[in-house]
Amino acid sequence: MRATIYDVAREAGVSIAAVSQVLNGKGKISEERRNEIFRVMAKLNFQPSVIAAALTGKKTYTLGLLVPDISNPFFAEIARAVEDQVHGLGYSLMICSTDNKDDRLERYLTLLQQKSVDAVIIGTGIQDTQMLAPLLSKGMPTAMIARETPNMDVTTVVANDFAGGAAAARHLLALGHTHIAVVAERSRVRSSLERIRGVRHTLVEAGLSLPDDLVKYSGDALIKDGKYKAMELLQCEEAPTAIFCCNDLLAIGALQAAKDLSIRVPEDLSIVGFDNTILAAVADPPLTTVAQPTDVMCKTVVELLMQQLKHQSPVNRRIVLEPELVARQSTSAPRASNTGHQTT
Amino acid sequence: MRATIYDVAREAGVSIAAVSQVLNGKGKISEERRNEIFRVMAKLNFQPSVIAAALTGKKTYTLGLLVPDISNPFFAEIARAVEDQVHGLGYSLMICSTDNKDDRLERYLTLLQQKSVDAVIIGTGIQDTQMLAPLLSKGMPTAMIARETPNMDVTTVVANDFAGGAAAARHLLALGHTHIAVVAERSRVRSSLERIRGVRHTLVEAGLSLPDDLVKYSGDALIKDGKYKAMELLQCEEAPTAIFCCNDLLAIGALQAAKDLSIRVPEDLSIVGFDNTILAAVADPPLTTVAQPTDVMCKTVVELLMQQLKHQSPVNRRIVLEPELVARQSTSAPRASNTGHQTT
DNA sequence: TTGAAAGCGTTACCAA
DNA sequence: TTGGTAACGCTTTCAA
Repeated sequence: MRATIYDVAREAGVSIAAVSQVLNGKGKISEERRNEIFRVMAKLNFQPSVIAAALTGKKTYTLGLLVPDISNPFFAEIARAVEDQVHGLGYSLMICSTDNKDDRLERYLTLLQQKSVDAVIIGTGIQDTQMLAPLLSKGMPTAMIARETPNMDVTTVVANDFAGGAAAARHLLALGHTHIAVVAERSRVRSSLERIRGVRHTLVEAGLSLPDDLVKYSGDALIKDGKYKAMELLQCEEAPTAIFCCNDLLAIGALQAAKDLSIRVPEDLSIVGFDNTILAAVADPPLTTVAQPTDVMCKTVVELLMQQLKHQSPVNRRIVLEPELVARQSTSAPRASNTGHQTT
Repeated sequence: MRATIYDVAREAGVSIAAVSQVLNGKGKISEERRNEIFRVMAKLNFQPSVIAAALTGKKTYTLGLLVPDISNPFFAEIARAVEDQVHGLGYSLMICSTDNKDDRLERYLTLLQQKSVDAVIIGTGIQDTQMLAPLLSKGMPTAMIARETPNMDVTTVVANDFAGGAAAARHLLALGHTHIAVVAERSRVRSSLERIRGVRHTLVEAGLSLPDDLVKYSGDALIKDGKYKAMELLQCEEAPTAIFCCNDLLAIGALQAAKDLSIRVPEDLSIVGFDNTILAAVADPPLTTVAQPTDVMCKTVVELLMQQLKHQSPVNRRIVLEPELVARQSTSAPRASNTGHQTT
């Protein structure tokens, strides 16, 4: 069994209160007593129980981090950034993959509450506005990152998805594309919707349009679905000369679709991704994509959350950071009068 | 404040013992009382505190998962597989990135103990054999995955790294390569060492050799260092015609090095990775790599650990699964009498 | 400067 | 069947 403060107290011939004080650097304990207690703690390999401390009102030093899928490099990178941000403060992360499913989200949310995490960082979309109510009403410090829920009064740090989509569209427009399609995540993912809105807005401003049948929504298997949806797009009568994908995984799928159909990228088809994950840099050809300032975003949520933990009062700020287009080699000017690549 | 069993008991006009029993489905409670209690729990939105329960000897339903870096797709994929494996059982994962640093490992190990996790899964190398002693001696169920520590009596599930390295070497040999080099992780990473041993063994068996100066060890920035080390290799007098990289990230770096030096892959240089992460499939050209059976591995550790949790006694089995070479397009026969590609 | 004792939210044992 | 109550390991008054 693990040693407790009782063991330490007995061994050191003092009361448990003394041990507790030494542990927390509080109260006044004489030098010698303090040293003696430290000695015994080391000797017994005493590890104070965070559990027991938490029960008395102290923190658990554990944060919940909810993402759609930790194996998606974008979220893995976010997780790492958040981890690095809080590790020095003694916090650990409980990472939960929701698959964008409300039931999984709910399950994890109650689990995290029952496990008394100090705060929750949510990087996954939320459909049901009421989902967070239980958390918030109990005063759980909560913040959203990279995703947001409208009409929810909760601290939020996001990239400007609309602007990101618009930047992608402008890039494509500048290259001369006029026939642009979109592959998005399931239509419930708001950030995807915002990105599409950005694209559409920009196209309309340029006198073009983005008809609904040129927007395809994928399921959960991002790469595979991205490929499948891109195929649909590329095999129709009036195939687009450029596809904007709402994340890098989908873009990778589109890349594969093009390869399978012997459509050259970027000569015959331009593809733009989103997130600027490592995949974008590694893909063939390297993917033009929209980068979110993930490091700043992570740093910011953690700061906001820590404030909230300290002041006990919700901060509820909404911070929007600007994304940036990273041009690589998956985009170029369309070939002259290129109306499509039917591959019967 | 959150509702407690006291609140529920008072509201339902029963004792806390009754509430506790209902909560755990134990003891004998009359139907009506039980239903009434359930009603009150729902009404109060009562969430039992795992913390408090843990203090009385029950489990925390939390597992620690230690990996070198959660943003490395290989480990992110492992994390996801483990998560899926345990989620149904009510467990959450505390994920910790060690960067292969012993001090970070140690820090996290004591943190996890203090937070009373039920078990620890270690997917990161351990240099100091004594590092796990405190854990093990306190009876913490522990298992290693994808990494191992020799002379440590602890449950282990690994891929046969030696065989993996050998498979890579045989593949290269079969293609006709005779001048093969290696880029490895820092020399402290045992699995890397085993893979190299496999390569060397196979080369020697074929009448060739793997001189030490053809084995380069990277630092922590895997891709960048992989690139840098590959450059060193490629720019020397007798550049190799093939490079085996101890993981996909390093291989990606090697790919970049080749690109920078205008060396064509696979025509002028073959590259083999390890892990078969998503990066390998996405790279340009797609990477020939050695796949570990990660899903089976994860499933197995979890089963072993759950046994250990149930029977209270360490299982300490060592399970070795066979890896498999996945041939893609980063390897081919060397060009005839190709002795090197000086790029002075 | 030190110690005794009252919680914190559960569980589990023992009476009733 | 039920309820009272002593743990569990720690923090935090409050006295001494």
